[in-house]
Amino acid sequence: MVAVMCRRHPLPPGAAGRSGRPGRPRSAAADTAILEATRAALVELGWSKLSMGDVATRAGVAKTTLYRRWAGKSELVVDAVAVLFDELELPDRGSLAADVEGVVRQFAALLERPEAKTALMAVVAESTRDEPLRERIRASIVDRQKRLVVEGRARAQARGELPVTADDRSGAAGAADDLVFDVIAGTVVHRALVSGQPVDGEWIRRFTALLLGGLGAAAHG
Amino acid sequence: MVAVMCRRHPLPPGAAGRSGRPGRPRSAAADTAILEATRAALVELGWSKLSMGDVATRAGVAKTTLYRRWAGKSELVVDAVAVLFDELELPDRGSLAADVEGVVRQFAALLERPEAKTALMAVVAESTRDEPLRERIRASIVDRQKRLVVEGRARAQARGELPVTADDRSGAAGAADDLVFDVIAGTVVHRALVSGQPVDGEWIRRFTALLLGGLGAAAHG
DNA sequence: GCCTTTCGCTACGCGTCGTAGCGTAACTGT
DNA sequence: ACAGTTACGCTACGACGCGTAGCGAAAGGC
Repeated sequence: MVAVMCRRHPLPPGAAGRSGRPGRPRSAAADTAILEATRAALVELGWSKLSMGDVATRAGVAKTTLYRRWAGKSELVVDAVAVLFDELELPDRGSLAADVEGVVRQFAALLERPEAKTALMAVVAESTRDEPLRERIRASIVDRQKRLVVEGRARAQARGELPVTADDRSGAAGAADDLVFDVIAGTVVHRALVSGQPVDGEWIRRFTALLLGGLGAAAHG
Repeated sequence: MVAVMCRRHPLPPGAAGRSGRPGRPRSAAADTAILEATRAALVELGWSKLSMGDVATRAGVAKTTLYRRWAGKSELVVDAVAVLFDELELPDRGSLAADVEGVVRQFAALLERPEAKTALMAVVAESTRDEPLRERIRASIVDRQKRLVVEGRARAQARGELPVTADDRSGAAGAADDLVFDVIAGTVVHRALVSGQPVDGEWIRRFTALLLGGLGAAAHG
């Protein structure tokens, strides 16, 4: 909730959620109602037919209140769906292969939810011409999930499944983690939303085998 | 050009480009002018601010003519950018690694063009709620590029870099090719448009090494 | 009680959408 | 040459979403 406040529209950057400010405080209830209404509207209407006025009506809020907090549709939707991606987790399943398969399965399930897939692709499309929006997406959605890769690698190294390289010790393993992250997220998104084919157990096993084979080969050579 | 005709809006499906039809034929010049105007508008305005009326004006065509041929913005843009993706090719560079690096480099260069990236993401987002549109995208853009994977694999097998499996001989290698296609296309798109980081030589080498390591491990195990 | 900020509400100008109607142009068959 | 058919340019239209302005009322700090 605190993190959400600093993503708002005007609100002089210095004094955000502080309660020492004079005047009527912003309604936190309206916040949650608006974001929930946005997700509901995304499910029913999708991105293109979603309108700010409709969201305001669903949330029981005036349209002007929406524009006081968010600059536009893109910013609103980013905040509305960001919480969905934070639900991803990495339970320890005993092996790197099982961990990867588990997180891929979760991500695929998330991408089956209509509000997640229509919103994700739409805001990314919008961000190709809007650098601040791209930064917002990365900060609120994408980069937060890199924790899964970092933790998965650390576990695999602790198990002895992956070697500890000089980069790891010097803290410069970011490039390798970024690559793995792009491979996993990109491949699953492309399979589910572009190719439009099912991300089922059979495919997940094949993909995981390919990825782990690559990581293993990189470790040896 | 013939393939383009069958992607049009009304035009009784049976009698498409045939010249034996009575009445005034559709202007082919208008076709190319409209598609070129669409690409120009995408460069200047991006997807969200592109309007049908603007495209019509740029093309020197009445707005009604646009709607006589395309059902909406999405269908028009798919046709307008499809030709860009057909420019991808796979020159023989002597090794599988060099071939992969070459095609990744080309794809990354294509994704730097504003009309390509804004259009691709936007129509995919739209297609999450429009199954016919998704089919159109696959037929006009995505599936056409799988030829690059098929040809790359065939060359690698001819060089002895990859083994010829039973699936290849029975013609059932589609699943493996589909996986490699999703990995390459998805990863590059995610790197360029979501992570927003450069697809430079260093990254391409790392990614290619990972992928080829995975393919090699799958061959041995 | 005074000040400040937010809230709901109404109303507005603007632009885009997608379609209808009309007269005209282009091409095919007899 | 003539009728039949189809595409074209043009205009006009109702509907809708956008983003903002202005107002009085509500809710907090000092």
